[in-house]
Amino acid sequence: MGGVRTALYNYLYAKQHGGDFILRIEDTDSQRFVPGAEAYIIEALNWCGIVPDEGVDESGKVVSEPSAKHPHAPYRQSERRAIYRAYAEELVAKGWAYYAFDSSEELAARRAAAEASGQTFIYNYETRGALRNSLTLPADEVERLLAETTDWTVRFKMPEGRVVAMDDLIRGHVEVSTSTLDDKVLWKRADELPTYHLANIVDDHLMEITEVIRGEEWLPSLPLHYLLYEAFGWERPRFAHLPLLLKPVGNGKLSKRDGDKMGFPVFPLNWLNSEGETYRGYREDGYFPEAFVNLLAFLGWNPGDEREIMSMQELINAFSLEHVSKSGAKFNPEKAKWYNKEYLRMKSSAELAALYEPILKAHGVVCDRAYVEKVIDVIKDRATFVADFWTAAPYLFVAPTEYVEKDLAKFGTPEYYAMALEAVESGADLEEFIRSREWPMGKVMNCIRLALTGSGSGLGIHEIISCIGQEEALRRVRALGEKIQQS
RNA sequence: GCUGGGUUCGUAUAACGGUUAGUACUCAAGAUUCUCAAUCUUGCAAUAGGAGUUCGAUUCUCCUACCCAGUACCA
Repeated sequence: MGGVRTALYNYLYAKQHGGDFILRIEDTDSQRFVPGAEAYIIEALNWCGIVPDEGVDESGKVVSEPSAKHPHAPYRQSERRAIYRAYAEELVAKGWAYYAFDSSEELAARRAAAEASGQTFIYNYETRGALRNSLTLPADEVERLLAETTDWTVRFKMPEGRVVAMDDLIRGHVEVSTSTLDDKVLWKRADELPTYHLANIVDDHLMEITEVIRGEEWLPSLPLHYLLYEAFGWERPRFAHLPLLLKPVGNGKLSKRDGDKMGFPVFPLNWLNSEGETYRGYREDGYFPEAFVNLLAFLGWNPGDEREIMSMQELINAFSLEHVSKSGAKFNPEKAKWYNKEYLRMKSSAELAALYEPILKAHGVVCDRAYVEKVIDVIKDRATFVADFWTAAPYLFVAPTEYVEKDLAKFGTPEYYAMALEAVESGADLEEFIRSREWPMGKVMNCIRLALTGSGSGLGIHEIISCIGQEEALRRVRALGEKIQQS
């Protein structure tokens, strides 16, 4: 959800300003490669109607070869390996970075040692002079290690005592002292891949990105990114850091497991992870993509007026970073359902019938489209999802086979039954008929409802009979009679 | 711990120095009805605390509290 919302805001911003929305796959962590994730992202965006202008071709594949429509290809960072090394070397040559030969084990040991004495180990201006890198080792030794070993990295040489003044489109002016920052790894010899920081800056520059709208978790690394643009001498894009999506109850950000615990999806589409666990998706849960997009847009943003139901086009027109809130938004599953209900109501019966038919088929019901539409007209207002059409009133398609015991005891008495039968047999207006006889309206009507639906609550009698017909209604009433006689 | 960010009804938010602090979801009550929903009406409910600036602070400044993020050869 969080990822889709970020993509949505980027998309809305781009479209509003006549820009292009580019999809780039940031897969520089070979350890964390997840099969199927890329196709999933594209399918999910596509379902939401967030279609990239660049990066993905008509068949839904990430583009690898540059073309007129996709001039910045390849769009997968793992296919851009060759690009990054030169930029990393450029930074070393300019004195903004250096080679580091400390092994992960060595660094882990230092962190552990520092932690044991209640301190935190930071690779920075204070410690790099005592570590194994091109700043401390003799030149010939550096040359040798560079040539003969493969586990070295290029680290950013974070300056000491500088204040980086930044502007965020959502948070305003932010200042950070570089002395609190560390020497981040930019490039790894082991897999010849950059880390996020280098790859992101290089690609944003190469792909002519003008606005970076991303999650708040990136705010702490914004100074590094500013410095990286400065080091390269590139014009930097504008930045906006979005508030996080929080758990509906308790503290903390929304996590994958919260959905299962609290009964709502956190994924746009069903997701099956490598451990074989399935996470529910909004699509499979029956949400309309328009509703999903709408509710996502309002998680941390509002149009400044009192509109709440907005189409993608309306969102594009109204979106503004100034109206994005600074604080995290607790997700409210109830409101999410409300959105879907609103969208369901706006849809035509024909449209809904097409969506309902597969469900009917699964229940073994075969009937014509006109009847399905008629039924939908009657039950539309009591549904949140298309699937509710069935659970709300299966009796519009199949006769009840059993009766709710409590209601049977209350309304299924021989006395009320006799009245119900007479009323329905008359074929006259039921209310008028019952009133003219001065019979108890509620009891007799509920007895009829019991016969028709199997329970004492549900749709109006008129509505039910207008669907199933007088003949079927009479048949069901007589079936109830048999049931009463048996017991 | 350190660094940064945040804090208006239960939730999402409006009010960008002057309002009886608005709206939506949820919840409650009433109306309606053959029941249940739906619908309509009404109601409950908030500026974290403390200093300051100001004629006047939800809004600006500072302090405290709490929440969140970052602190990886992850993104």
